[in-house]
Amino acid sequence: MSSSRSQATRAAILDAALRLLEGHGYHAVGLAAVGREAGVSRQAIYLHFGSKANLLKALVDDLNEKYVFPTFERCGVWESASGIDALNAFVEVVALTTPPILAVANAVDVARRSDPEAEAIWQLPTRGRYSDCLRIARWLALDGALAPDWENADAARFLWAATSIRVFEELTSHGWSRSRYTRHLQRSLRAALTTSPDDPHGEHREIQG
Amino acid sequence: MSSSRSQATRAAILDAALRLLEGHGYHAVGLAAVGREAGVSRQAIYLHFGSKANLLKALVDDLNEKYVFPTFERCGVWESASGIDALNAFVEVVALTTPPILAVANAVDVARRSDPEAEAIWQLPTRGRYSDCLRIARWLALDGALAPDWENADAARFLWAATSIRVFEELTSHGWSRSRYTRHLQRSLRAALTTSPDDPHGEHREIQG
DNA sequence: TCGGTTACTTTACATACGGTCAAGTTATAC
DNA sequence: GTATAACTTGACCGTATGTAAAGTAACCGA
Repeated sequence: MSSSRSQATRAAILDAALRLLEGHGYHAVGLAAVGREAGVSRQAIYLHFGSKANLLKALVDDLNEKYVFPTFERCGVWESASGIDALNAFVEVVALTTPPILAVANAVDVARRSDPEAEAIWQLPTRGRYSDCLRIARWLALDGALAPDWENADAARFLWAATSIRVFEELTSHGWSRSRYTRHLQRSLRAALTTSPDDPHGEHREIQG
Repeated sequence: MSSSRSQATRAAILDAALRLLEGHGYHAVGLAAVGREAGVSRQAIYLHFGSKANLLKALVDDLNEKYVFPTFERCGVWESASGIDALNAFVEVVALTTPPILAVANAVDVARRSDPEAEAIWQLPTRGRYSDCLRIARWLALDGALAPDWENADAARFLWAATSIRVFEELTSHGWSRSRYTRHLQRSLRAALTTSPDDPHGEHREIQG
């Protein structure tokens, strides 16, 4: 068990790194700057995290526990009454959780292009989200709501790409509010994936399996 | 007018840079490596391009003239018989032009997160593609084919995000062939944006306006 | 064929980065 | 009060972009 001093330093470093990453890109933020911002020496970062990639990993884990997992639970995606409801709830989760993790996710995404360690950090949440998408696609198929020309895996992949961090960023960084993102993406995904496209709020239908 | 020797060196550098970028990310490819691969000194690169960002810009221009512009012309997007046809042709263009430019586009996308010069390189083709999308959205509206809950600008932005390089990469790097990308994206965009979603090949309708 | 320009090489240097090491200092816990 | 954990300081390595200066080789026109 580490001391409270150690924990405070660790938190200060994570805070500083997050703040700097939100203002500049991954490669524009050096560990010297992180240390300065945190009021800590550069070496303290290595003592705590070992490497820049590892600091990034710690940030990801931190944000996941703070924002992503709780929101996912709170929105009750898997407690939905139908596949379409689950789809809507899933888009809602993406819209709620993406903003706070956006800077760090972008940092990992940039770093992974030239760093295998960062690629590994990227894969875990990415595969997790695909599993969620596949589960929703199967749910839609089970409901008989999946449009006929979709294989489960293809529908899942499409949903996965549409709910990616990058699409969110591209839409919301050009004037779209979070609610506009949610509304349009929910409706468009219903139109693309299901057989009941012109159904504004997604009529509830019973699960029959 | 520069000599043929100069042009050959320039081409060798561009070739080498493209080859290396296709294998490793932007920050993993140094100019020393590019020079080695091209059979020229590192300084020759600076004499020709001035900086790494400028080399990237030259690569972008090169690929645009070689692949993007000709394909756009050849597919005759703006000679389509209807907005829906134009939409289909546009997706076709994206599917055809993205693969050869993907590595360089990703390099620019990575670099722009920490380099204003790269951001400027990114903006030009990006804004151009948005203009295309807006034109298609207006065409759909003029045809009366745009689904009622879409503003022109919102539909354009949505189409723009859906046809981004990133979405293409995420879909095709997980087993989707180019034709599968084209087919699913055309159909999904018709379903999301237009009032005639279950129309497999996009029935031609006359332009009235 | 000569002379000058252009294209390129070589070497060196400046600054910054991630990462490592060793020695010193401060806080904390027992 | 002392031992130990936490952190600082300063030095060092290799590599990156970018700059500068001097040297060399090819080409081209008179």
